[in-house]
Amino acid sequence: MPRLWTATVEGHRREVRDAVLDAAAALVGRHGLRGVTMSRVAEEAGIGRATLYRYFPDLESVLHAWHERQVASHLAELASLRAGAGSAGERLRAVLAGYARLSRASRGHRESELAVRLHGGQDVVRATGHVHGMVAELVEAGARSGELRGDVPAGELATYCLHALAAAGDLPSETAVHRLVDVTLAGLRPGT
Amino acid sequence: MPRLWTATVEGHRREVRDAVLDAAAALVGRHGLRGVTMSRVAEEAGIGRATLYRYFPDLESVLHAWHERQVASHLAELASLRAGAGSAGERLRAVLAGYARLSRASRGHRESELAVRLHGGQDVVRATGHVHGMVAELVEAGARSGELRGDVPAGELATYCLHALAAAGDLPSETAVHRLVDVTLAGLRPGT
DNA sequence: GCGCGACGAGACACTGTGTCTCGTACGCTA
DNA sequence: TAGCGTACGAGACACAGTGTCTCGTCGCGC
Repeated sequence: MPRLWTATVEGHRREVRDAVLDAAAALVGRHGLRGVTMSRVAEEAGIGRATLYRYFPDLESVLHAWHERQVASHLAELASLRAGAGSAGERLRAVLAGYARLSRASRGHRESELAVRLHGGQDVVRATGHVHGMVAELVEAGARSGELRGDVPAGELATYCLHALAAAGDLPSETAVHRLVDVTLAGLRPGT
Repeated sequence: MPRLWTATVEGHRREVRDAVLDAAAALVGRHGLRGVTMSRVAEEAGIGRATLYRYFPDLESVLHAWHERQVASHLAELASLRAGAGSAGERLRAVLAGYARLSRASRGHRESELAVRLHGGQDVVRATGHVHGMVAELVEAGARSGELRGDVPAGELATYCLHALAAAGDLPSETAVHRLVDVTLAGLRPGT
């Protein structure tokens, strides 16, 4: 049984795959979601339409794969922030600030984000669930040390954090985002 | 020039229009967004396809109109809460609690919500902008009276509130939603 | 009752989908 | 370097849904 997937061929396939994802993202940004079709993606990526179908079964899969590529890098970045030094509260602030920055940076892709969320569903939930778990752990630790409130389940507080910080996408300046992180954290402090 | 739009004919048109919107909402809920087509909407509403095109130019318009109908009733409800008695802070709590409850109640329609947001764009922004203004006013008043923090622009705080309360859609119980409102409001209180 | 206009049904051209076949070009192996 | 195998591009195909149009029918309003 001859080895078909030699390094070179596989490398080629990765290049094509990346070109497809880039093409899809570019088309969404340029023509909006309605303007993206399998035909145009193939054309933009410089491959035949039939070839595109050998890589992805439908448009949803293309957008989904693109989204996964985005999320992977974001997750890695947040994980490194979580692993930093300091108390649970300090590391939580770092992670939340990072999440807010990422939310704001990718607000241009919000349209595609929504599109993926609409149909992709499952894996998106898994990815955001990963971030949610990360935040919930830090909140739990902060509550145990008394830095944060303990009268509300950590999971609920994590949900609150992620939604509140999504507001970063609507804010005009980075200083406003900084204030948003402060306000959000204020909601986590122990009551009077 | 004969009057064509007599009361009866106009009434009929409203009935048909409502039936179309109901049909669209039902189809989205039943088959998901991908399963909704102009053909199916017409069939579900019990009218001819060509007739449907006399009411709405495309599917986007149908979903958009449905969304507007929803938002109108929500806005009215929130406005009545704002007009209630009590201090700015108390009325703010009432409005935010109402918003959270509405967010949670319509989480089943979140898919359609996203769909409308994807393409409708303009009017959705206007509607949410209306709510945003309502909240911002109350926050501003609360800041003047010293009930709420004044170190962050009221508009930013309103943005924070609306996003944070959207988390209500992900919470399992009404008591959890109540806690969410408390946490969100905690973020608005004056700093130590 | 009669007329105007809305209606349902169906035909039509068009776009995009997903599958298939064919001949070609290129990388891998001998 | 020669061949073999595989992925590729191009194009044909049936199928879905769209948006427009026509035609015959039905019913409200004068």
